[in-house]
Amino acid sequence: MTDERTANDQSPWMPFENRRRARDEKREAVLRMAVQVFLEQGYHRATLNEVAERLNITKPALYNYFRSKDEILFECWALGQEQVDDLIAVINRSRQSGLGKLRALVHAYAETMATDFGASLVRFDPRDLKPHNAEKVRAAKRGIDLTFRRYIAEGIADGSIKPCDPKLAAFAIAGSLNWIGHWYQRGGSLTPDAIADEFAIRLTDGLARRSVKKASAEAAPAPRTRKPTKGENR
Amino acid sequence: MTDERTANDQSPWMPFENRRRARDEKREAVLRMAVQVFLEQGYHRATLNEVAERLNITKPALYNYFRSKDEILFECWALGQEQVDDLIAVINRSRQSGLGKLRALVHAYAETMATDFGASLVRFDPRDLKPHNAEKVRAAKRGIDLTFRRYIAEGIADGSIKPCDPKLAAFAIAGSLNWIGHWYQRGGSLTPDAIADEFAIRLTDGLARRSVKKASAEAAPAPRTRKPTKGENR
DNA sequence: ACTTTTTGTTACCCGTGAGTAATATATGGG
DNA sequence: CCCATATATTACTCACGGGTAACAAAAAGT
Repeated sequence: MTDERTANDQSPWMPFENRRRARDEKREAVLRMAVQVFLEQGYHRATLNEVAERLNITKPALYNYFRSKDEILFECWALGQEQVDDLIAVINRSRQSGLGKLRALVHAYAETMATDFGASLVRFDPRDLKPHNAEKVRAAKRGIDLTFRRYIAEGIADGSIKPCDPKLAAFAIAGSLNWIGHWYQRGGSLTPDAIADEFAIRLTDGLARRSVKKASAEAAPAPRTRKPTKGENR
Repeated sequence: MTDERTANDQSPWMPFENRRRARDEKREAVLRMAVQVFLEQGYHRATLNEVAERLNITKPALYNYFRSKDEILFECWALGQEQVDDLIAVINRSRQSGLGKLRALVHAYAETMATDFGASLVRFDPRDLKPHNAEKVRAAKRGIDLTFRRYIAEGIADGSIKPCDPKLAAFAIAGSLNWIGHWYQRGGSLTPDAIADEFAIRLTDGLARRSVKKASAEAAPAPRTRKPTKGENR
């Protein structure tokens, strides 16, 4: 009989193996496992005991790296937020029409929603955080919303998007995207990339001056934006 | 000094007044207060003590009407679901194009999302329910999703909607609508009706064969569906 | 008026899981 | 080799809140 729950691939605490790793790597390992458990069971039903067990350690060991459960929750959220911030930064730096930026944002954001840390942005409840951190979350959400609105407004200004209320349009688009975090799960028939492609078109087609079908081969040939894993400035 | 927390308008248990009301009315009063508290604080942070207090009764009294906290949660959900079932039934009965039905659904569903019981459909976590009830929720959600897809498929068949993948289109639209339950709150600048109007257009315009702008005065003059409260046929 | 039933209260139980204290064991430097 | 520090463990505390038991007081039936 194989010993249960022994030696999870992901854990750096392989029972009697190389336990020497940088502190930050372990912290991150905790977060990766925590976000998984939190999403799987919901924050309140999830216990730190289980998070620890899955990492082959015990609960108090977690307190070497984090002060409280809600701090872990916050840091999970923060990692997801960081991804979004990065992706927005890239798009901001790019030179395209408002519509182009909007499409790029939709695509990248949709992909993020299909990751654990991305989903945590919309599936975790800020009310579980200390007021201090809840405020940061609130501000960040506001920032994302404003980004959507800005791209839309830019698009209206430069003529790539037909006039509409940026606020409601942003709500509609962001809502659609955020919801991905609630229904997507690995192993389904849709791949994140396929979802992102479809949404990038469907969600913006109603706004575009020229339908995407007619304007197939456009001037700007790169509507999608890849993560800046490497410092690629073309 | 006015006595604190005395005589909430909504409560049928006015401290020393008419305590005689039908059992079902009281059950419903509990649910109305519960859904409010659950939404306000989140199911896990909310306590039955507080729900009871706000009704001028004590926690054990609730157990005259419900067996457990999660049963209360479920019944809140069920009331919202009932609204949706009704509204779908009305639209099903109507004779319009697929696009017309879809627009009617979007409008009515959006309005529902702006109510407490409506929001509970998307803000409560089925995992808090007994498996028995969680299964009912799962089935109901599936039903709603299929309704969206059916209207879209109908629309494609009758030519009112341009060809697309009904599954993804339904996800996109429903996501947008469901998200309303997360951001809408009474007292904002948007009224539920205004939101519903805007969404009914914005979410379907990308799908329609003819943009709503061009096809303003159409054959079917009633794109919105009112609750059958009054028989108002303009 | 009396009993019975329904509905409410006060006082309690008790499982759970976050967080802590005391202690042990690696790890690494001198 | 020994001490200092970081990291982990075992064994505990303790607040919280769902749920129950025992009892009280209305309502309602007869």
